[in-house]
Amino acid sequence: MPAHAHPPTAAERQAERRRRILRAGTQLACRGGYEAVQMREVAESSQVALGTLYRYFPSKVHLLVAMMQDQLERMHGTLQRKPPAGEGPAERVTQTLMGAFQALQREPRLAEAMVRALTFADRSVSQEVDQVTRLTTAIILDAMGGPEPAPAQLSAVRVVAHTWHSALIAWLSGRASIAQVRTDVATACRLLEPQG
Amino acid sequence: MPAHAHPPTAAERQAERRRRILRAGTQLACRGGYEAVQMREVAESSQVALGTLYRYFPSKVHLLVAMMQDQLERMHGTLQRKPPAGEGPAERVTQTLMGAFQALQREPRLAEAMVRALTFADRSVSQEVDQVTRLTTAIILDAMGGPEPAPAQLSAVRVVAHTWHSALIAWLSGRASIAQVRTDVATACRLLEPQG
DNA sequence: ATCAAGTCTGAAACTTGTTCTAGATTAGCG
DNA sequence: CGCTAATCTAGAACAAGTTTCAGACTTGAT
Repeated sequence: MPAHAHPPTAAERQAERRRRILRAGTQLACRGGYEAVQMREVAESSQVALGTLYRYFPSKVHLLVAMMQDQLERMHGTLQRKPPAGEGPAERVTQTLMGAFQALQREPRLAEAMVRALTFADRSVSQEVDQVTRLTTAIILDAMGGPEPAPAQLSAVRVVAHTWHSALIAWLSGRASIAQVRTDVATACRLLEPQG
Repeated sequence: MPAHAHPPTAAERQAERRRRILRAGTQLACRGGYEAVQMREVAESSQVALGTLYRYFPSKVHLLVAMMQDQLERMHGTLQRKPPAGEGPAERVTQTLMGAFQALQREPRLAEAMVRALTFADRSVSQEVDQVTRLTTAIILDAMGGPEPAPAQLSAVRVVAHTWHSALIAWLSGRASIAQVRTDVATACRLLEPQG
């Protein structure tokens, strides 16, 4: 601990608690996926009372969606530092998404937990889910690299995002192969080409 | 009851029970969506013991996915009797899917319940979910009307299905407008055009 | 007809997400 | 400092999905 350590303020301790909770949730998810993220365990593991956990995240789905936000923000930062090098927008986006896919493959149970929460979320989580959608869109737009996205392009971007999420779920449920995911993502990305 | 009524066989009574359960689940879902389909209520409402309900459908998700299968089969039959009249494959598929969408709009809570179950389903339901996927694919292929689907076309069909499901969820969660759903479905359907 | 196997029922028990309560601790403020 | 409001904790309580169990009823084969 640094020499200039000052007693942490309330806000700092709260931020620290939030981080601990997210980390505990992530660890549990890595081990056993969605069902292994049990609120009592998260609370105990992050050294926080159950009531406090529910003050920070009003439901299990809120927690898991927040975890996904976290991951996406990290990923977005990484991608901005080293943008994809590809021929056209379609290839760059395909590369980016398949890179993200590989990252998720390293912790498939974590991915399963987050994605299932995301699609299971009801209206009470729509704001947070929307934020995830915006992040995904931002990542795709960054990968495209174009100047302004025409409104028609935006629909194509949404189709790509839809496809990515859906293909991810199909893979996580064992209903689609990695090759199929790649094929489908690439197919959807064809819509991003200028003449498309 | 008909004059030639014979005492129903065991198999008939079982089929009857299954129908009663599906109907009860559907009614509850129409009223209050996913959360209103409570297994105890379904059991009581279909005059079946809770244990029996679980013998027929090993989980709530299984039940809801079976309800969706039922709906899709009905829809497929209807569509085969009056196929869509449109210019190209893209337009016909768009028409068909937006027609299905309008049908779902009439019972939005039922749609919400079924679709949420579908995307929340884990590996233990993958067989049933796969059947739903196949039905969706069959509906799209029928609407296209073409002779043989080239393997490249199959990926496009999957992208359309992905987009439809995903857009449906976004609409049900209040995160997308009907216009946006139509736009996105139409965009994805562009991949079905011969030159696409 | 009778026995074994499978099925249905009613009810209790168990699990896990969520809510509630009472008291302790802390933060901000006059 | 001393007060008030907010926060945190421990734990009980509640809700709904799921499992289990004992007993009654069918069914099918011998």
